[in-house]
Amino acid sequence: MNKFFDIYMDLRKKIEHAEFATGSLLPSEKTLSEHYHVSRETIRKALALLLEGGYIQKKQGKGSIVLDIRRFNFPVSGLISFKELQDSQQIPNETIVIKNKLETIPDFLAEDLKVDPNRKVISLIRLRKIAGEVVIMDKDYLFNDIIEQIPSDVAENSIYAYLENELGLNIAYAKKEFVVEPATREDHKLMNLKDDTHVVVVKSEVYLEDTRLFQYTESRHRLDRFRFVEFARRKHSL
Amino acid sequence: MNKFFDIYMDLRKKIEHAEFATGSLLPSEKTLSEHYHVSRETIRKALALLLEGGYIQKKQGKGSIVLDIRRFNFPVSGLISFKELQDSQQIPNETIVIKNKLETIPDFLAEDLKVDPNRKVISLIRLRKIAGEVVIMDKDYLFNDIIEQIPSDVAENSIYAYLENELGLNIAYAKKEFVVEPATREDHKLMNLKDDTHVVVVKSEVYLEDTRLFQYTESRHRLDRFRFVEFARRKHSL
DNA sequence: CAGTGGTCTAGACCACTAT
DNA sequence: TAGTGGTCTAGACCACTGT
Repeated sequence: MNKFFDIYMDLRKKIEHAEFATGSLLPSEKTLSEHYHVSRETIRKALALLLEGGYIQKKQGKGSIVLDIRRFNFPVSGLISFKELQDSQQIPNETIVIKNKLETIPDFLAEDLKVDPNRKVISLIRLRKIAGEVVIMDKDYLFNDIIEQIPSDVAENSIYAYLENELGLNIAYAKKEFVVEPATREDHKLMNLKDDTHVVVVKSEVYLEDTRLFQYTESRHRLDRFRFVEFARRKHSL
Repeated sequence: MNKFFDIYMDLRKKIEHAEFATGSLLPSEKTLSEHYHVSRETIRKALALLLEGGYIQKKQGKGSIVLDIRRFNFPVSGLISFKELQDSQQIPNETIVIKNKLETIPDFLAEDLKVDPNRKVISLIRLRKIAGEVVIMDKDYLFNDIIEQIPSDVAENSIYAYLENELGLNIAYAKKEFVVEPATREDHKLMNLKDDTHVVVVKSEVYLEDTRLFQYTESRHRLDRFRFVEFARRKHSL
């Protein structure tokens, strides 16, 4: 659809397939604009995506240097669901739905999120098995006035795909907070925690395109299986 | 210098000072371009920065909605140093330099980073005190063929400011990895770990604008004081 | 329908890097 | 000095939102 996105995908593919060698320079923006028969600004939009993703580094007066993509293996940042993440990395996984019912939002949560304490939520608890072991417990709260229900086969797979493709809801952005908390009795009961005293908790508030908050999630990870990787750029001048 | 950056800063200030109310719409891009006497594309670059920072949400056909910035208190992501972070949040802090000497790169690190095992590095160990307690230990390795030495007063303050302002080196990007590891004897000796069995470790590979790797850092955090917040956008279509 | 943001263009000038 | 990326413009057309 978009020219710049297609060009981004094409260049990315060529970098991943080593058609453009690590450390070498990409063709100049002028050359690329002639090759793809588009204006230079359109090329620059494609390059901006490569830059953001850690595929290239630009230098004024010099060119666009191809980075070693293997070095940035699994940049697992951004807003992506468990199902999408596992699928993209081709890791065998299984989801067990422990709970899926309608209830009033818990008091602590209504207070934290500053929403009406009488609002109804769909409360989900799902265990994530990787290589046969339960290493993640996800506790989701979805506002019932936005999402009527989650069919159980959806809960076992991708909720995000269901919301986006079936309900036409567009997920836009999230605030994510990473902390370490003492393991609860529930953590010990549902996960194989061994002697661990703590779990890593990723708390997410997820919003739709129209800025409505529709989901709060606590993803509770066993310490030794938690890993988060991100590619970050330095923002000069604030 | 840049028009779009100045406009970004101006709009951001107005959002932070509630001159544009949360939930309301920003003036249209056309209106803004007339107000600032610039082209629409320049306005769009400014808005792209606001979008990335979680200040607004755009909607085609509608406008740019101002988000509740208080809800995204401390988006502590990106590539920022301890000193910059603490200063920006006005938290009283103190750095104690435990080690600052030239040595050959440790074997495990040369292997991980795939660099010559004979290269020399400046090896730093610094303790970070917050509210009187040592809660973070930073272990830095800076390549000596890029950085000759780190004066001790610099190690106590901002290394990044020294590199950028004194040495003229431009820090560009980093790969950051978050994991939880068992606490070492050294962790227990240097930090107030109490009964903790683990620490959160943030491993960073930091690169310059010319794509040279110049720093590897392990930032070791006490579990109960670790917190990482990020604002993430959903990237539709891969 | 008018107004909004999303994409794209062709051209200009500037700042930086090489040689 | 020639070639690169960085910024900016004025205009065009499209897709989407509201009334």
